Amino acid sequence: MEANNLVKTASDQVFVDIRQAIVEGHIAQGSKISEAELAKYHGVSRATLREALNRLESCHLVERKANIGCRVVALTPDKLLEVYQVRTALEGLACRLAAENMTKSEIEEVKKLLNQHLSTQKVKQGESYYQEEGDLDFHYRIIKGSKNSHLIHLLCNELYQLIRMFRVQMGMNGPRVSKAFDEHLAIINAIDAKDGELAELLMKRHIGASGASIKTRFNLEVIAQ
Amino acid sequence: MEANNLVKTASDQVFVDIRQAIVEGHIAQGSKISEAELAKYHGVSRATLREALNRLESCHLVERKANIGCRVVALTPDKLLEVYQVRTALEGLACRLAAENMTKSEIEEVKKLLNQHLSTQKVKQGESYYQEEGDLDFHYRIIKGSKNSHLIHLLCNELYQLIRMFRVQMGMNGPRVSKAFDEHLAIINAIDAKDGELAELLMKRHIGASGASIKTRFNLEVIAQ
DNA sequence: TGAATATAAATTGTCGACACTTTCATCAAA
DNA sequence: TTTGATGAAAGTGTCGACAATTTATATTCA
Repeated sequence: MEANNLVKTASDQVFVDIRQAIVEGHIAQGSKISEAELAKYHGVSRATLREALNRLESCHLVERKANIGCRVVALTPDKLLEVYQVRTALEGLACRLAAENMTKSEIEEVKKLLNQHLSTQKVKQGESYYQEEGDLDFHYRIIKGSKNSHLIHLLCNELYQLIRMFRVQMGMNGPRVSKAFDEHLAIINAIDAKDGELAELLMKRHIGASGASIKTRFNLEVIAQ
Repeated sequence: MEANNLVKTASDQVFVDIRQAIVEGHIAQGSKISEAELAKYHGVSRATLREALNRLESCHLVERKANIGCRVVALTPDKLLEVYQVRTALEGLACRLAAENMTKSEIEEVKKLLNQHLSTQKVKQGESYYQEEGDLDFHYRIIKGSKNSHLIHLLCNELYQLIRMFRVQMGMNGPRVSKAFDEHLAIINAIDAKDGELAELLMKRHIGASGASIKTRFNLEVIAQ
């Protein structure tokens, strides 16, 4: 799904590894990161590790303060709302641009993909892995279909890992999946019809719905504790 | 206007200095950055300079490639369009949120500010410095009025220096200033009326107009060369 | 001449050590 | 006990040197 194959340097590898550890919760939210400790664990020097930490800061997965140190971001309800507001605006834009700039063949590919996901979903029902991958794949293609490289970089490289972190650590899956498929279909149809305004509206609703879904779950868990 | 006073470390200072040099064009667009050379010039080690380069990459002012090096971003017409599309979406969102979240006193402050800018403009007519500063001040206050810290960080820390770079290096000033004042007034009035939808629309138009203004100038210059 | 190859120079990536700041523990005084 | 000062410990910031890669130059062969 994602081209991690462009890992050319040691700090690249460490960056990818720590990013995964944070997204999947193996390094706890809000926990402090010790440079010496992590460097030793990954078998690199502190300079290399700091390079990786800088990139993690660029994707908003950690926060640094001078002379104080580095902490994994904390996923509060407020933060969730903030990130989803930004994501909605940016992916809405991406979707509108996709309606202007996606080629026929690119659109057809997405349609095929949706059908594949549908059949896969029927077979593998209950396994959220495929659903999650399929959803991300769909969104990535729309985003890249915008042909706006700045927007693509912002969403794919700087924001989506944070969104994945929310989804993974809050156990987002299940109930919305079938609805999401229909929404995806409506979006790609709007794009196919070159109706950017509608495509933007549908994407914003789609993201708003999934955001609200996570938020509900989050609030319930907060109350339960 | 901006709180640069939080420069605590050597790399902070180098970051601020190089950022200014890039924004103001003292380091040419698209030019390659030699780590050794720049480190020597600023009187720091390469490690410190690389720290600064990482942050410059976070604000999209330079682009790095592994084992190749670092280049100052090139301001092409395509890039301009891309950045302004993103800016429009994000500041539109900020403006809508500001209509929901700005306090009465914050709104009053902005109104006072606009009047100050107006009188200053009359006195110092022709000097674009005050106009530029005033415009930035207005936008910063609306952005911060959104109370969305993620959005604020994205716009103020990661995008605005790039926008300043466009404006400074393309000599953006003059003709739109008086219009901009009226537009600013309409926006803050919409916010005051808690009309987020209108505020968002007006802000999007306002940015779109200034973007188009720069773009026209850019195209003319390109043709002239 | 021109393309391919090999060697040298320059540049970036990485490392270990030291300097400075923050934090924590200890202790003295009110 | 609480507060504030003092010093040790831990952690981050910075440095210079070495390793690995890329780029430039020189050379050889078709």
